[in-house]
Amino acid sequence: MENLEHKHLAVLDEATRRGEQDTGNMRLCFEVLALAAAIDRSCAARLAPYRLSEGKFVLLSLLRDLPDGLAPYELAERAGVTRATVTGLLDGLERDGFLLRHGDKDDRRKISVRLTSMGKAMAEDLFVEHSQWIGSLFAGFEPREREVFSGFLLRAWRNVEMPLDAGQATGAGTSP
Amino acid sequence: MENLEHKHLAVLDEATRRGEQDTGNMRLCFEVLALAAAIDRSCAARLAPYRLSEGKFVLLSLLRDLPDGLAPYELAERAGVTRATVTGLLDGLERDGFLLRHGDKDDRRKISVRLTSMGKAMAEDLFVEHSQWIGSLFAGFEPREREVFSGFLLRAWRNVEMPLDAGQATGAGTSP
DNA sequence: GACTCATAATTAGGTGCCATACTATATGTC
DNA sequence: GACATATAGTATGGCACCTAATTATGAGTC
Repeated sequence: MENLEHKHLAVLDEATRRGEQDTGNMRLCFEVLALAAAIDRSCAARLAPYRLSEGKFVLLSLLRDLPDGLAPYELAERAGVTRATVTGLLDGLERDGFLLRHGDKDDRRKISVRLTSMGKAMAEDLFVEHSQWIGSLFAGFEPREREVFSGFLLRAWRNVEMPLDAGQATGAGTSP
Repeated sequence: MENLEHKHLAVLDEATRRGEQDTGNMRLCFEVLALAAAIDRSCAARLAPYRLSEGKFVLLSLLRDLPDGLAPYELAERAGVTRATVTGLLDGLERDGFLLRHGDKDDRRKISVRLTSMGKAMAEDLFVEHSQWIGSLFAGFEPREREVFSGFLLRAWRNVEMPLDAGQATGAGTSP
């Protein structure tokens, strides 16, 4: 019960109270969400002292080892966010001295984002540290267990991304 | 590779490129995060037509079957968010006609939040539909598989919430 | 060169979360 | 009654995401 979020407990309690079937499935779903939320909170706590969010960290990672930098639209594509979001993140990273925007010599619409020395050092140190931390979250799993776990995640992911037709456990087969 | 987010792919590629051990653990972590993100997006898509977010839906769920309503601080506790957050969510829900704020007859600091008829109908319909949808995400899992899956999630959750001391795969044992 | 269409980056406004501070009120003590 | 402390709800500002619109520029056609 410890690895559930308050809000999910409330929903789960209510489903249980009304004699809902399949609270086991709901609970499993909430456990996945609770784990992801816990990872996000821990990640934020680890990055906060460096004045970084996960989104900013991703941009720093993308810019490492690229002396010519990247354009904001390329950063947006690789990070999977909109160009508007990248503009905001770059504002903060530039303000804090991690990178600079440079005009493109051929195309005045374009800019090239490059890390500063401080940005490079930060990106390097944090990449190593962050990677190790991420890896540590799943320490203690045997290769076979990881394989089974990953298979479960993929199956669930497919249920989310590609819900089946009427043969599924939903009522009216509603879609987004 | 399909059930990973762009940003995680970038980090994973980089870790692979530099001959990192344990990319299997990182990948597993990113798969959990990708599944949670997919669930969140699908949830948002399902609630959007009703002008609801997940946070608002949780408040509606909490207020169901409570003719006397709840105070905002109680909603905050049960939903696991701050009172400031609840104020904002209630603003939107009141604006859209789902609920009303009522002054407390004894304590002028307090208000009691109660659903309107429309809010009650919405909460009832959505609760059933949403519960079924959540349950459907883990359809097809045998009880034994769910048990194993849940065990994996709990183990990983413990790694996040209660990291071990030096015997862990992290470098300098940094803490938040 | 004028015009149309496309692209790059930014701006504006919205949302949901947060922390902090503020205002109003309640409670307890003297 | 004055005062100190605590509580309830809100206001303010920040952040990271979004969509849509705007501005500036580039490319292609005539």
